[in-house]
Amino acid sequence: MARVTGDGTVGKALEVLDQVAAFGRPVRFSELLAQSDFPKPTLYRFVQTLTNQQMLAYDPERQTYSTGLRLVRLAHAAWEQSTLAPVARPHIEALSKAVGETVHLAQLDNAQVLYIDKRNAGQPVEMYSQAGKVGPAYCTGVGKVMLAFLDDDAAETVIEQQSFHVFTEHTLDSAAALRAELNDIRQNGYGFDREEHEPGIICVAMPIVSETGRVLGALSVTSTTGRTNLAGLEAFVPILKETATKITRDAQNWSFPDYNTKETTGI
Amino acid sequence: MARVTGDGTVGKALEVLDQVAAFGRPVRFSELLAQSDFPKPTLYRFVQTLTNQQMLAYDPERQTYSTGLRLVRLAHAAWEQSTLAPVARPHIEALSKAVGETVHLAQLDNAQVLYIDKRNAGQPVEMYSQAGKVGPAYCTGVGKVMLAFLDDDAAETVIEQQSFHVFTEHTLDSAAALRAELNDIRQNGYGFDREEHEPGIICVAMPIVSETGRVLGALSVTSTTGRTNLAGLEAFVPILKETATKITRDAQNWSFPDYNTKETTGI
DNA sequence: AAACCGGTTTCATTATTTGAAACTTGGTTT
DNA sequence: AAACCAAGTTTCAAATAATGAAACCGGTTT
Repeated sequence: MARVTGDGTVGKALEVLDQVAAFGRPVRFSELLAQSDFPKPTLYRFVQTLTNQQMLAYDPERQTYSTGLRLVRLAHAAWEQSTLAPVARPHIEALSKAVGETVHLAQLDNAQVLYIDKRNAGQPVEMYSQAGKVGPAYCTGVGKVMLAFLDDDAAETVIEQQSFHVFTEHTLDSAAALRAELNDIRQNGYGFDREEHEPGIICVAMPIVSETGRVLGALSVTSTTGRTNLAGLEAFVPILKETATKITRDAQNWSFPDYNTKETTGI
Repeated sequence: MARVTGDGTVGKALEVLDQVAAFGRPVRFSELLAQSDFPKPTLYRFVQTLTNQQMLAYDPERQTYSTGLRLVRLAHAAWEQSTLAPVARPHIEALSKAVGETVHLAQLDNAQVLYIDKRNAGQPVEMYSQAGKVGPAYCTGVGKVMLAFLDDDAAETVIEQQSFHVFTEHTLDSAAALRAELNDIRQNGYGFDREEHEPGIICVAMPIVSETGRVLGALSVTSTTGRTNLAGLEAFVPILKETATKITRDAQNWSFPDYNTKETTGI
């Protein structure tokens, strides 16, 4: 039942929006049409509507559409309102300054890692991430520590959705391997990325867990194999732990939507 | 004719989305209903749909809605795709490092300034702005320099939409005063914010203009009256100019939608 | 226990969306 | 310059989805 996208007209329009976003570059109408299930006039009207609404932007010169500025405005609201970022910001800043390395803050979004904030310190590691970017959960430090502290059935649901694409020779390539790793992480209280996503990139990650045990997010310190090693990163565990605790404390007052329980109005 | 929001069902749903975003905090259904034109079940279904679509997030515990994570994902695409930010990033970074003050990158979005990027350098000025945040055009450095280099009718259109709310004793409070200021700016090639938006906050701003004369955006160096003064900021003009030129150059290849011509698909 | 309140569902009516086909525009080929 | 083509746009009757008054539910208050 229930195609994921299926909420009437609005759902369809948003599907088109995603499609444009997925291109990652300005795109012509015909390109969209070519890979769309919608008939020409239908797609045409969606694109028109979205453009009117500034959810898309049209470049008349090149006759292309890209995602619109209204999204940037709206996302700012979302970022301030329903992410850990505003609460965590000062702590992340301090952490980044203290360790002199790149710090990431992430949350779980469906089965993916959504990077919520990032601080470049010292010489920046120019890499994939950036606020708003999504990444795989099974092969990133932040992803794994969040999975590790999810309750069992939620974790299982997420694990089943992982692609286990092999990025490097260290990438965990099966649910079994991942489950073993999650056990280790639960044991230690923190986890590593051992060049599992990008060669040469390693990190330590710490979950941010609420007092009731809910996983709020995770943070990590990232570096390169050229600059340090896992043992070196492990030295940051105490300050990471401390930072996570502070964030948890400050998040107490805040209310956050829970992205990882499917419904259940009541306990 | 044509209510601004009026593209059928999709337009109405997005109106609701804006409404939630405008609250700036998690909001109950009844709060939305109280200030909505939509009848109860209609609003209810919109909220449901948007929540299904992750454009809103529902907190079952507190029974509140906030803007959803899907927006953060989408906005990332928008930011990378249809703003100056990716092109400008390295230059802004360098500028910020060179001047040791906070740097802003902004674009015009309708009649408002949309902050696209920001670099805190040295001791950060903790202030309003942040990527995604919007601000008034008539009383910010970046806003004024962009208006100054718009073509006459486009500028006039934008000027008419300014509220001229008085924030400080230095705020320009009329279209006439603004037009005079814009003339000065056109003369000089750059502009200042003389504590017009926030007391104690001053900046120099430089427009980023394409080779064809189109206003792409603006950048600024911000400081406080405690640390420097307008003359001090003026010393940054050469490096600002240089940075703007580099951004223009790099933007050449790029294609950008034009947000300030009111294309109008039709009548 | 009756009235109340926020939230949710029903269902006949209404308005919107839908998409095959036709048309327009601008560029390319014969 | 006529014929052609592809991309984009408009038309309009049929199909569908949105609408909202009213009713319903589960909890709290009077």
